[in-house]
Amino acid sequence: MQFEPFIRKLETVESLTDAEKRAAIALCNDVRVTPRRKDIISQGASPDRVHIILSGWAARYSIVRDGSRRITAFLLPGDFCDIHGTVLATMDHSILAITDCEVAHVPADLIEEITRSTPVLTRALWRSTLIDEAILRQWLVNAGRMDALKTVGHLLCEMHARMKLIGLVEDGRLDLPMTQEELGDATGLTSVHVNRTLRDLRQQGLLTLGRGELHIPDVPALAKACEFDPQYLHLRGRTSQGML
Amino acid sequence: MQFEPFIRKLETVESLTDAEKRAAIALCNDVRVTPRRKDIISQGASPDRVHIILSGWAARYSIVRDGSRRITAFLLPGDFCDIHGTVLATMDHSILAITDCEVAHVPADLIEEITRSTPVLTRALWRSTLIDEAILRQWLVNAGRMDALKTVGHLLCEMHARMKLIGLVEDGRLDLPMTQEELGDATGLTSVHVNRTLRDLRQQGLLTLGRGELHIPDVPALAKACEFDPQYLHLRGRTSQGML
DNA sequence: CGTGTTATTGAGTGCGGTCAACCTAGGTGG
DNA sequence: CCACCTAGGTTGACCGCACTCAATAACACG
Repeated sequence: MQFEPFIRKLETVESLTDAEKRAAIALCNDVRVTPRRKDIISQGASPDRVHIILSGWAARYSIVRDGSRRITAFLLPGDFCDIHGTVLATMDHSILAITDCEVAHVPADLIEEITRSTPVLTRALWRSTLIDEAILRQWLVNAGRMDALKTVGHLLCEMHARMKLIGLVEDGRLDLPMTQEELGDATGLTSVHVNRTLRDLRQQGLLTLGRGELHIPDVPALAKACEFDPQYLHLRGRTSQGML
Repeated sequence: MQFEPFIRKLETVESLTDAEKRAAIALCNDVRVTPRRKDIISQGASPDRVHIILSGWAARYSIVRDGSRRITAFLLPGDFCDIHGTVLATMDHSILAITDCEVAHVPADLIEEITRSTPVLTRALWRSTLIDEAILRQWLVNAGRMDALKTVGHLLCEMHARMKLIGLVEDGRLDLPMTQEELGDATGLTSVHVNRTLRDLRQQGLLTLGRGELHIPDVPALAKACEFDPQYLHLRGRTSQGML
């Protein structure tokens, strides 16, 4: 069902009663589809609503003057796109649909209302914002202080962990629909070097990636090779072991 | 007066009445000094209080396994260190005093209480968290898609803008007490290359940096050279011009 | 079956890293 | 007041990881 990942995501952040779950789902009256390669929201916009990904993959990105792009986050089902735009005046970056995405459009005042009436959801919002920030910090560490192999492997471990949280991993396999160019923009590498790096990881037997599917046969092995420690994801009540 | 930068910082985020200012200052009953090179709070801690920098410079950092360090943020007077630690269970990074710092230790429940009684301050907290996140995103863009000269120059423009906000810039001059090693850890470069980069910037007449003082004779010139656009700092009611 | 997009591989280059030496300022103790 | 010490800044020589440019292969989709 289309709200399943959204609820699972919220539950990884705060435990919810059935009433609270219903309140969360009630936010999603207005669901629209953004097709692949279109912006869900663009830089400079001043949205009066919040977007929640219900299905599909999206990415935050900024364009620099020479035309190159930097992806600063991947958004999965259940993720909030842009509380920024409502609390701050304007979006300082854009959000792109990597696949076709079902997106809930939630009026900002509805968010305000529900946070007043349901403190748990306020707390959930806080927590997921802070976790997003922690992920951002980790990306910064990877970009500045790790080589290409570890950076790429680390990112794939992270996607595995986050997809597992929302129930979208089966037996080490998960959808990973982005191009190598997009992986490059997310790691600060070029698509050419991402390709070589993936070849090395494949040759070491650590993973296979093709046709939009990632397979990690031995997650702890990859995690070890890439110094992946899921602590920064702040998984509630799960041992790190469980995620590896 | 020691609360001056703190209040100025809050006012750059939300406009406050005198009563609200007094409420904010009332948080700072317990002020302690953390000496240079000591952690204000360390990774793994589960603090029951929030730390606010009142004077001095601090830095968020993480250590990677090979021993190298990555600085993910600089904290100036008025900045909150660690709402993370209270909302999430534990700190996933540490905070270092770069100079001797006066730090307010605020019990977490006092924060919760004041956010309930003074919604403006809740909003101010939200906004400054989201601005911190925006700065983080910008650093990620710089690290992945800009050369050393622009990265370093951009960082110095940012520090100039943030110091100006809290009234600590005079005539293009400001204290910048960190070592080149620390600048390197913040930009993903080595101290050696930071040194060369600063030499280049100096030779181009864009800035001078020595003995803990940065001087930018022509801020718009440096901003242009480094593609610095302060939009991501979300300065309220100031033209970008005013900050350049 | 043709066309545009994405993946793959090779050859050559350059930015920033590494290693190492030396300089300078400021602090300390005799 | 000077001799010493140390942290930090400066510079040079060399190296290597990732980038660039370019050509080809493999898909995906009409």
